[in-house]
Amino acid sequence: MSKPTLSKIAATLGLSVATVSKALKDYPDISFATKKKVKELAEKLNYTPNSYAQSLRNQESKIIGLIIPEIVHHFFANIILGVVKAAEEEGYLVITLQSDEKYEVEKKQIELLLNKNVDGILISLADNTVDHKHVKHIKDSGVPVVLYDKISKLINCHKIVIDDEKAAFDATKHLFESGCKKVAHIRGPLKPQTTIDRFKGYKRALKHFNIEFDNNLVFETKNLSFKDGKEIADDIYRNHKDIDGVFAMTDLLATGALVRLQELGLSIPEDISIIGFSNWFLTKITTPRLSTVNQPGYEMGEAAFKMLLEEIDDHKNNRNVIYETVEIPTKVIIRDSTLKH
Amino acid sequence: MSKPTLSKIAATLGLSVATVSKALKDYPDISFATKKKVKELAEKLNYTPNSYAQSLRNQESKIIGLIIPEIVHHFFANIILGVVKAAEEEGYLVITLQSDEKYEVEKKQIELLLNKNVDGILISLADNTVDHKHVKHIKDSGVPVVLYDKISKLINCHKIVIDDEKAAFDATKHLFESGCKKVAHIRGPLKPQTTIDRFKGYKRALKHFNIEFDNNLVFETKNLSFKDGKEIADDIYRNHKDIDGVFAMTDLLATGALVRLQELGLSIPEDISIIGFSNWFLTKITTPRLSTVNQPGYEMGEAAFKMLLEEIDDHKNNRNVIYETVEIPTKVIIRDSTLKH
DNA sequence: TTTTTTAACGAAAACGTTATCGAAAAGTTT
DNA sequence: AAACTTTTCGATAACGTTTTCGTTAAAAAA
Repeated sequence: MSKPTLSKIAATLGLSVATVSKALKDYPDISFATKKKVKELAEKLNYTPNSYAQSLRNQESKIIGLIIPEIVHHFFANIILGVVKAAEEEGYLVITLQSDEKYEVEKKQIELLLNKNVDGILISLADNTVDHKHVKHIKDSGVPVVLYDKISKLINCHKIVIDDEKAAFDATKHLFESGCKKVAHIRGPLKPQTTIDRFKGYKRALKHFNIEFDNNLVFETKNLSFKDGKEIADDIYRNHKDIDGVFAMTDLLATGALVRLQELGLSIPEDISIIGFSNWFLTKITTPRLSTVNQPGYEMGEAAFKMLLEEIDDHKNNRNVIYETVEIPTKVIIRDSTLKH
Repeated sequence: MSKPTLSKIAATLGLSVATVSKALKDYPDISFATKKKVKELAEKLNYTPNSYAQSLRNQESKIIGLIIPEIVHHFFANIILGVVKAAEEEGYLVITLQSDEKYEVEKKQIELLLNKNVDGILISLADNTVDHKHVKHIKDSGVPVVLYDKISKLINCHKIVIDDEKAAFDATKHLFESGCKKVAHIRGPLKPQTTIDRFKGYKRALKHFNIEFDNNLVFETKNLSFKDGKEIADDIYRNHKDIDGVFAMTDLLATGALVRLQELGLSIPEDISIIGFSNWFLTKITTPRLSTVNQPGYEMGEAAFKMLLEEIDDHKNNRNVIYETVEIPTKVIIRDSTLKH
């Protein structure tokens, strides 16, 4: 009834626990005959090693922790999937936790994972995270940690990111190249680095086309929400009739603007082109379908796990690691909300 | 440098490991003075118990497994969140795995979780899962298991579901009550029970209003996709001009139909009312906003964990359990794609 | 004083696995 | 026949925690 153990197998076979263990792991100092006996009985009893004992003995759990700002989010769900799949291939399982974009929660989740003695931690920083003691704490505990997406340049560890600045540059460039003359930018609040970098990319694209930067064409929102996108659209319609292109820092903002501008009687992309950011699922079902920048969540998750695994290995063989930052390439996805050229 | 253990604390304090352990757990047979000494040193050294050793000793990991058909899915992401949050409150962490809606993968994921000796498993059956040996196997291993959402009546265990039949009835009823005379149903393939039950609910609503069932008004799709929704809309427009209401078994199908019917020049809800199912995020950003049935993923996840925890407790105290099926209530959400009455 | 109770601690086993180091038996070489 | 290898296995310690059961010493009761 109860789970078979090495000692049970050993007892019924008249062998020692040590021999059974070694037989199952194909140690060279066990004869073929006993290996066969042991393996057959193990098979018959459906033996699987007790993972608690293995963890205790080997000082590793083959479990990693993953902290996500918001699980219910297309991009982050893709991250989870990428991490889980990559981990599974290497025999690791993933404990997922949500930080709610809050520093305090983030801290707590890190403690939970550390207390569970996970082999490593993957984390995307919450928007309102300012100091980095908690991440330091992970490193001080000797647990490998990799930052993905929302990182901090002040933390010395492996990082997986996209080049937000370049991606934004490409998106804005696409608007100009498809004929836009006056391109606005809908951006979010100052906090996450991504906002800043995408804003920078927008400005660099202006410079690239020798167009003077006009701060009146930059609309700042608090929430990156559908509603905020609609409100900005109202503002644009009333006060900036000459705008013929919009680069929104988020697909949701872009969708809000797209819907509202159409309600106001404008044609998209004929009157105004719109491009979003992230390639969320919803971009495929708007009318017209929304052009955007692909933010490869799955690939980022995959890459993040691979880097973490590398560091776990380095850590085990106490090699010292040189931290690197990996950029996952993005791509402008041209659909119907921007003109073709 | 290395992690503090009970024996280290014991050594520096001149006590035994047993005393230290008991002091930290406030055993009554330890004096207040030594308790204080021990706790202060533990605090100072930042002692946390080694979870591997705890698991081995207590035969429990405080980790549960969660198998999801598709992680990147609004409803299931909500399930994850509900489970993770509820688990966290009770000191449990969650390992999430995806079955890809495939029986073979599902089987494999179960084995992975079983080998990890999780304390319990939450699982929503894949669409193409037919036999239930693998779930039996969980029970035979003495591991509590709770089914959620896509369940099987043939398996004897706790279950968390919605009443798909009633929810569909309510949705269809709403269409008739808001003035529709000829209501079509877009349904999926036969496999998951949910499809069948929603279809039943549709038929019961017809009967409720003494309307004869007409199989020509039932449109079956293969994929539950946006594209399929559009194609059905084409069919409706060409061949069934008299249809003035549509109950789609999925928000995505409903959205596809909504978009296509508008492209064909129909007004929604004036010419045709549409109601979907699940209350996905996208229903809030369509034009007009889509009426739907709320499928409470978060609450289901929460409830599923609570049931699992109950069974884990029952199992520990070897009480025998009476399995129950909990229904989480759904609600019709009336937005703009159906007429108000 | 002797006996009994209570308070405070420790020894030891157990959870199941892994890996080192010996040891015995068999085989090989001088 | 003696000396040395090789083969094959087992005893044992270790990972860190928990809990039962003693044991000692002090306090209370006889």
